[in-house]
Amino acid sequence: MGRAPCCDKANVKRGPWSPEEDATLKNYVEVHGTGGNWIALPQKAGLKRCGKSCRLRWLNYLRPDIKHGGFTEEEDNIICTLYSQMGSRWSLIASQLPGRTDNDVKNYWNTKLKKKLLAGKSGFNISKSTINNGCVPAYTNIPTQPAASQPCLPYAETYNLDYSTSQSHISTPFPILSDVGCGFSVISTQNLPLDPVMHFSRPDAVTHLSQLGATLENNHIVTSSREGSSISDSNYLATESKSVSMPGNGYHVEYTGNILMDDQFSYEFSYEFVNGI
DNA sequence: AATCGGTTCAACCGCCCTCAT
DNA sequence: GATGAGGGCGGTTGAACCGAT
Repeated sequence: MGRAPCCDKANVKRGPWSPEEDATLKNYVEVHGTGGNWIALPQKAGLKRCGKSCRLRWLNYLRPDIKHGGFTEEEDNIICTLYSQMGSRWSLIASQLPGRTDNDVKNYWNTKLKKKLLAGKSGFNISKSTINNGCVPAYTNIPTQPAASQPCLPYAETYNLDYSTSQSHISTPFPILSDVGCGFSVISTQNLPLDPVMHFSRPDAVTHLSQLGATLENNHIVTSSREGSSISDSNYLATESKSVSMPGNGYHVEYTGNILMDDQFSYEFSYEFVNGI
């Protein structure tokens, strides 16, 4: 046997909370706490609400440390940085923003921030101040979508990213993956940091260069098969392409690494990887 | 003043993982 | 080990709001 049913769904009130209900819940939690059991709380507090509804109301609205009102530019930067790293993990993103809830962040992203970023990308220019905040890299040369006549080919958009101002860690450079749609490549034009931990939209899949068969030598990302690679151009130390199967994740990474003499590197990932298929 | 379309955001839904039974 | 509720989370909905006409 499991536990008892959480609530009688036929006899609970739904919809917007009244000021009286808010006051009842707030007073009860401030005096008694949640007791670690939201399902039992409404009956104890004298509310005709489902425990889950009480929990949501408390966490998203009634908590004393909730910050109401507009988001600051700094918060914008944090949100877009973290979204670029891990996608729609709203609770994790919200945990980095004191006083903000996952619901707040999610709503803000969906209604304002996404449009703001898309508007910025469409112009191919990000303001200097934004770049200096280390959040959104400077996107240039964004190509158009591939021709309809070649839909079966993996497609890589190219973003030239400028880390020359404030990037001290490589954890922020990636574009908003849900907006990219299918594949991307990244080209860095400065010395790479010593801690090449890379974050993608699926951080559970690839979090370190070693998982792509790459290591760091003298501030250069070097692939494990460097010695066997061909030198295709005087600027290139090595060029290679390889496929990596990610155990347990059921998808496949197409990876191309270029190690350049002037501290540039690039990766290309297939549509399947970027979209987590 | 009325209407309409777009936007916002609180609340709900449904899924997944954990854990008590 | 199996079952099923509790808790947490991301996605979606819809009422309220707002501005344009």
